[in-house]
Amino acid sequence: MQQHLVDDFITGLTTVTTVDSARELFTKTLHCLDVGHYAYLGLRFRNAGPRGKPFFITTYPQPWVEHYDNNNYLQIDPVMQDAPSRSTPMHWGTREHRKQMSPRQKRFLNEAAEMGLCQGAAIPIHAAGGEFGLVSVAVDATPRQFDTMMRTHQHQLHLISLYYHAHVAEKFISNESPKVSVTTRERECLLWSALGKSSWEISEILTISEATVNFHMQNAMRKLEVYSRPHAIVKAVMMGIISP
Amino acid sequence: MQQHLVDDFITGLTTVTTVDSARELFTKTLHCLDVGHYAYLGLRFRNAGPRGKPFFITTYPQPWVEHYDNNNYLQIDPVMQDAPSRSTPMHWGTREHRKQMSPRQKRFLNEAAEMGLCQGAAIPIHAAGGEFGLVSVAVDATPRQFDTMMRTHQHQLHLISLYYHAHVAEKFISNESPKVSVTTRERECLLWSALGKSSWEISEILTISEATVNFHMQNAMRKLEVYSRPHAIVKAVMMGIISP
DNA sequence: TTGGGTGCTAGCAGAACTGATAGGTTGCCT
DNA sequence: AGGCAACCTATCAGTTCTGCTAGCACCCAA
Repeated sequence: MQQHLVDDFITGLTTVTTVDSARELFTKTLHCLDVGHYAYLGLRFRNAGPRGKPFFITTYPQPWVEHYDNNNYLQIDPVMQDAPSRSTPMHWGTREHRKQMSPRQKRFLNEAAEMGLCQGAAIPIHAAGGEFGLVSVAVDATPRQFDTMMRTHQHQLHLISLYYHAHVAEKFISNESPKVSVTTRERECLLWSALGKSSWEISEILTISEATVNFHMQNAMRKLEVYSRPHAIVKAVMMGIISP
Repeated sequence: MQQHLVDDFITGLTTVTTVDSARELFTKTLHCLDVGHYAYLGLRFRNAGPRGKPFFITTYPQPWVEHYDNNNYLQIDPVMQDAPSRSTPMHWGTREHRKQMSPRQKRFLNEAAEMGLCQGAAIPIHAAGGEFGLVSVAVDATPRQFDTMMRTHQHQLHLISLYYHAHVAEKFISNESPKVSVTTRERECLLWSALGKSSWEISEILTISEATVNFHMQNAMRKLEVYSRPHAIVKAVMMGIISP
């Protein structure tokens, strides 16, 4: 196992300044690991909010990407179905993996194989603040070759993907600054509300009047630019203001 | 870099059946990496809910653990402050790390050093479902020794911690089964409410009456065993029913 | 010491939500 | 066909939340 590859990548990341140069470094490093094609998908960045635009780059064949988009394969792709709920890498397109697939998914995998994407590995990445990333690599190889390749390279692939995502997420986040400063009382009210308490109950807990609790919730909602408690709480959790 | 150590650990995990035997394997493997003391903290397991009891094991010296507890050092410990918001490993107790510490934190680090916990590494682990784990290792060594050790062992330590947490989390989760089955409409109502829509707005979106939206929210709340929308949404997000 | 800013406290009308009740549709089993 | 369960649709009284207004305490700078 070439440890220097991982270390060089990490060192390299500290020197790059743009998202593009980070991508180049990532592509070059994966190339050293004999990865033919890869796709990186960054979702749910902390301040991207609900339904935030995903961050997506790929070296998959262009025809396949278009075919994938046109047929809305995001809904079928077994990797997209399973990976987000996993914490460790998974292999797809292998004999065992195919066994558990539905007919539609088998068709999907066959179509991918025709494009030279026979099998591969998917690395789910869960980072701080609920950020999620996914690195999927594909190779055109025999099962035996793939097996050997994973045995020698999987851990490096894993680490490199992890650090890459952490770096991209950081860059992505640093650009947006929420700057919402809620007061102590406001945060307390948000938290108790998130835990199911009504205004009256919160007033008893904090020993203030119900009207005051409502006032604090008002201000919290105004600061968060929302117009209902449910939304305020969701946004507060998203932004790390409260963690129930 | 001894790849076999990581692979053996992963293989070993698939054979263990109890949480205790997993811990033993973990301890033994870390011992091979010259780790003197370690602590593992598992928090926020998916179904543990708000304020869930943490899962904690450690080989730190007993006097230190007691001293830590008695003085409520959880609030001061710089590792506990920083690690959860990081996505990659960090080193603590080093010269650079100490520079950024407050006087109280410096005192804390000095007390730790007196117990033989001079410096170490902390590995934050973010897994599926918002689970969070932290592996902190400490060594009684010179800065130079520590540096060498990290250069050769950090990646293995990282991978081993990752797989260990994933395994423990899975065991931890499988024991509790939420078994809450919300219907399509209920899920839709929860999601739109989480995005700030009122009952009337949701009724327009789904082209049903406002009363019907309220009814679906009712049922969702009953199934989730809560008595307000904010709480229902928080719980639904926690349980992975909706992801705004 | 005086003014301005910030945060906490509080009350009230109108809109939104909670909880209970009931009819209608679909699909499944007998 | 009939019975049954699950789900969706809808209504209404009582409670809670939203939006607005206003006073009070504290800190800090002029």
